[in-house]
Amino acid sequence: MSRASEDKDEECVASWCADDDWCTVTCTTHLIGKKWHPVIVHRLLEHGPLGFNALKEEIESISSTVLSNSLEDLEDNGLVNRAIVSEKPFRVEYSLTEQGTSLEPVIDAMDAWGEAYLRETSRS
Amino acid sequence: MSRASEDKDEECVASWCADDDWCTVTCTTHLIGKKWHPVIVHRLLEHGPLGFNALKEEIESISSTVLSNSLEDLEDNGLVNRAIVSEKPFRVEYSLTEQGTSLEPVIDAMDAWGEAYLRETSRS
DNA sequence: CGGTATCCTCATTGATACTG
DNA sequence: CAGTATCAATGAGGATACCG
Repeated sequence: MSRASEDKDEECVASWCADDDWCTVTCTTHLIGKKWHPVIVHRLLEHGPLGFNALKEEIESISSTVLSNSLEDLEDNGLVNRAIVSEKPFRVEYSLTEQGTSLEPVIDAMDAWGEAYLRETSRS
Repeated sequence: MSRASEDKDEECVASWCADDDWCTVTCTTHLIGKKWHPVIVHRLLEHGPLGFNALKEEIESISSTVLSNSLEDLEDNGLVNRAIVSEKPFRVEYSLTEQGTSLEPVIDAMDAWGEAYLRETSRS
C-alpha cells in the first residue's frame, strides 16, 4: 500500500490554492520544493530514463529511503513515470512525464541563477 | 545577536557545493527552497519595497516568527535588503537586492509552470 | 510598527538492516 | 537490482505572548 496514495493531493491542490495569483508559485513549491525534487528532475532531464540505483549514483549522498519517497511523491503528482522494463532481471526505469518535462524552464532558470550566484559570491 | 550571522554561509556555500554541475540547482534550492522564500521574493518583485507588516499582510497566513526568520535568511544570503527609513515612527523597508531581483526569471518560470499545472490537473 | 523569546508539534531526513 | 521497514535525529513551521 505504500506505492499507492492517489487520494492525498487531488483536493489538496484546491485546498491550499486560493484564487490569488501567488498560489501558482506556492503550487510549484509544494510540488517540487522538497530538498531533492529539483535535483531528481534535473538528473532525469539530463540523462533521460534511469534505474533506481543509477539515479541514486547520479545524485550521490541521497539515501535509498529518501530517493524512494521522493520518487513516489513525484509519481503521485504526475511528474515522473515508473516503468518496469524487465522482469527476469528485475529492472525499472524512471522517466519524466510530459508535465515533468515541462519543468525544464524552471530547472534551467534555477540552474542558471545558481551558477550566476556562485560566480558572484565566491569570486575571489 | 540574532540579526547578525555573517559567518554561517560564506564557507558553507563551498562545502555543500562540489564542482559538479548539479550543485547549481542544489545551490538555488538551498537559498530559496524554503517554504516561504519564493513567495516572499515574488511579493517583493510585484510590490517593490514593503514594511514588515505590509509584507505579512500580502503573504497572509505566515506568522511573524517565520517571516522574520525567512527575511533574515534572505538577508544573510544577499537577496533582500533591510533599510530603516524612519526612526521617529520606526519604519523599515524590505526590498530586493540586485541578486534578489535577478531571481525574477526563476520565480516567473515557477509562476507560469504552476499555472499550467493547475490548468492541466484541475480541468473539470 | 517591527519585531524577539519560548515552546511545541510535526515533517523531513537519514542510517541501518532486511526482502524478493 | 530495486526497493521497504524501523527507528532516531534534526529542523522547519507555527501559536502565543511580550518588548522597544
